[in-house]
Amino acid sequence: MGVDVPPVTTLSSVAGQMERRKPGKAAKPTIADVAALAGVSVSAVSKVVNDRGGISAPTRKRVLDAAAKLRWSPSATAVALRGARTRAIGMVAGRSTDVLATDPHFTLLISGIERELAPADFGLLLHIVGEEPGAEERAYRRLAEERRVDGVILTESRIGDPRFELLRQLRLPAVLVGEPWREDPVASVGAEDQEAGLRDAVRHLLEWGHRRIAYVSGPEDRVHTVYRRRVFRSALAERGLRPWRVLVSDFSAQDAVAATRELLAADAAERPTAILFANDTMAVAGMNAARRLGFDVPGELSVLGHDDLPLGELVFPQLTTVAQDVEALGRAAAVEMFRLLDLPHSPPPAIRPPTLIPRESTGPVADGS
Amino acid sequence: MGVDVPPVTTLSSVAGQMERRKPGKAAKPTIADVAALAGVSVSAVSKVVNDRGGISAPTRKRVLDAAAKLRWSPSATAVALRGARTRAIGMVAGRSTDVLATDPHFTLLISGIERELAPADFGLLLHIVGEEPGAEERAYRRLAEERRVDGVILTESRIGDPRFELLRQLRLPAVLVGEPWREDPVASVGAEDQEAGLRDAVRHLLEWGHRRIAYVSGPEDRVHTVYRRRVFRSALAERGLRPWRVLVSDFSAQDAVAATRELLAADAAERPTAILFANDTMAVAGMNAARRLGFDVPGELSVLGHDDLPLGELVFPQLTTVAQDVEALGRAAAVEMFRLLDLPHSPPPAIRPPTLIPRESTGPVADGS
DNA sequence: ATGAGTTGGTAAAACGATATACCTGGGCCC
DNA sequence: GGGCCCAGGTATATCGTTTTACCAACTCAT
Repeated sequence: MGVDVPPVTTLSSVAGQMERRKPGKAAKPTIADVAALAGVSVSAVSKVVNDRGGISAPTRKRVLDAAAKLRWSPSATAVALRGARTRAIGMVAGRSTDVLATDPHFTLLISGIERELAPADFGLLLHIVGEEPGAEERAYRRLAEERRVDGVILTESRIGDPRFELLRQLRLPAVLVGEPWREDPVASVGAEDQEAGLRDAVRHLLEWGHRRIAYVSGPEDRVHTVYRRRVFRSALAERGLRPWRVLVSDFSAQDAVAATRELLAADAAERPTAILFANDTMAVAGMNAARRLGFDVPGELSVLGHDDLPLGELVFPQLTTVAQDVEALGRAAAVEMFRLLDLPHSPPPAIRPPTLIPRESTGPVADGS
Repeated sequence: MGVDVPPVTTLSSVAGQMERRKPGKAAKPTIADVAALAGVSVSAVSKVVNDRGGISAPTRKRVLDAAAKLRWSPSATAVALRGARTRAIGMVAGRSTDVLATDPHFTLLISGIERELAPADFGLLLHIVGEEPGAEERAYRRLAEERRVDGVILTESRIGDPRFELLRQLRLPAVLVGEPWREDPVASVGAEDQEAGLRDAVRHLLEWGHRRIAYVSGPEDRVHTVYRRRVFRSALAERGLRPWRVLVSDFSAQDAVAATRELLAADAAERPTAILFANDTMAVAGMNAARRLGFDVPGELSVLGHDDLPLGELVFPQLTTVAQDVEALGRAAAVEMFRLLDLPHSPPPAIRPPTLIPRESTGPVADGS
């Protein structure tokens, strides 16, 4: 209804004209059908659609018209088989459904990647595997052995990440979103000044008089966990301070609640006056845990998140957080992949550095503290 | 590091043995390489990997060993070209990035779909297109014309949805997640008793004495908007009541805030004592809007969401909501797709009906009201 | 008139699998 | 021993493109 397509008979009548198909079995048009309709050879059609020149303008037009009339596009599988190029990029998410559901990071990234992929007529082949060990490796292996994709985009690099070596052996071009660990041999994309957001966040707290600042970090094996802890430390060191406490979490809301309870269980003089969480979901969970314990936010405790999820604006009080330009990261990763594949590509997008978004969950330190 | 793969020389030395390739250009193994290594014909290998019988046990083992040694799997593109089956399912998300970021519905669905797809060695080709008119149609068209997928899974059916007719013309098998509009010709999956959740939600409010219940629904063109409004009405009618007010939204947080403000601007006697929102994100936004206006939740206003996002447990007060079994829906859609494609498939999973999850944002109606 | 270069095209060989049709040697029955 | 069947293969056409090599016809300089 309302979709502008000519009646189906157009297609089948033309196909019938060619009397190549068994009657009744209306098949999709092929390059040969187009060539026949345009009155030229198959290779002439191929030259036209691939802009390879050597075809006169009138012939070219005839071919294009015929293709449009039959609604023909080159079959992706045939092209892939012939050219060793699949026109598809793979992505494997090795995370539990739960984390995926709370954290739209992944979705935003995909959305950015697609922005670049779609105009180039590339597809994104997604695999969500659980966290079982080996599942991720199997997924990459299959992608490579079956030659389903031209390359893969990775996220969440870990320390000593085995994926890079695996992909090198599989000869699958790879682009990492985020910082690789030291000299890990992988192409990667990230903002110019990765550290800006967290550094500003710490300064923001310091300006408000906080001196006992705790950090609830992500899992130890994540590269960004280590980097961010380092930034946290050095930003405090600028004023001659040290982290009050640093706790490790698995990114889950439960861990955030547990960490918050532990931090707030101390005597008033030992209690942190501010907590930075590794992501917004944890920050919100922690903030509510604190309030349930009777602490006012931000009156008695300032809370800071990371990632600027929409969620942060919806809660009360609104969450102070660090915004990352996730969509641009996705686009940059796709562009970098095209570069690796020697394909034409747009200039890499500018990626905004992580930026502090001050909202309501942070405030001046309480008088007595 | 730590990944268990033999050194790369294994592969290239075997390839070299066959002296088929240009030196230096280490190519991926093909079925011919496997056949040569096993000392059989190409077709024998094909018969083994496709379980077509007629091959003795010892030969079969030799072939399997050779394939494992070369780390060979049939090339997906070659199989697709030959067999007209792509082993990939498509999915097109025609939503703004914003909505996608707040609402993990889509992610959960994908995760469920993948659970079925992965064991069958099918891939999921994802396209996120914006909301520009025509973008979605172009995406489906490309998927079909380039023969990239065997079928597509759809969500969010609209009234008079043009996609079904389009896909029929494109001859692309389709499965809809959710209810089709009336007699729309499309296979679909949904829970047995779709209406249970919302009906229970209304009863829950009625039991607590609420009589002025408002509903902030989704966009008018969504099928479930219409169905749910109908359920809302009929659940109230059971007690001889009528909806106090019904507002339409575009699913955005802004709309939720605006609707809440409008509903609460009325005189005390005209104000709703409870608001049902079409999804959790809106419910949270609305709840906080109410609190900023000075209304206690649930003391002066009960708030109900829909979908049971993890978010609902994180906010304060925790959100009463209706849980949907989204992952099972995804799995069911994949199974149904396999059925359409005449492929072996697991039995369709049981889909839990939508269920009321009572939490803190609903309570007894205030005395004065 | 001859040869070289250009233009606009054609024919046919890949690409990597699968499926069909055909072969071969042995066992079995009469 | 001839005919037949069957297990266990093999050879080859096919899927829909792209690309290489080639060719015919025409223009132009010699």
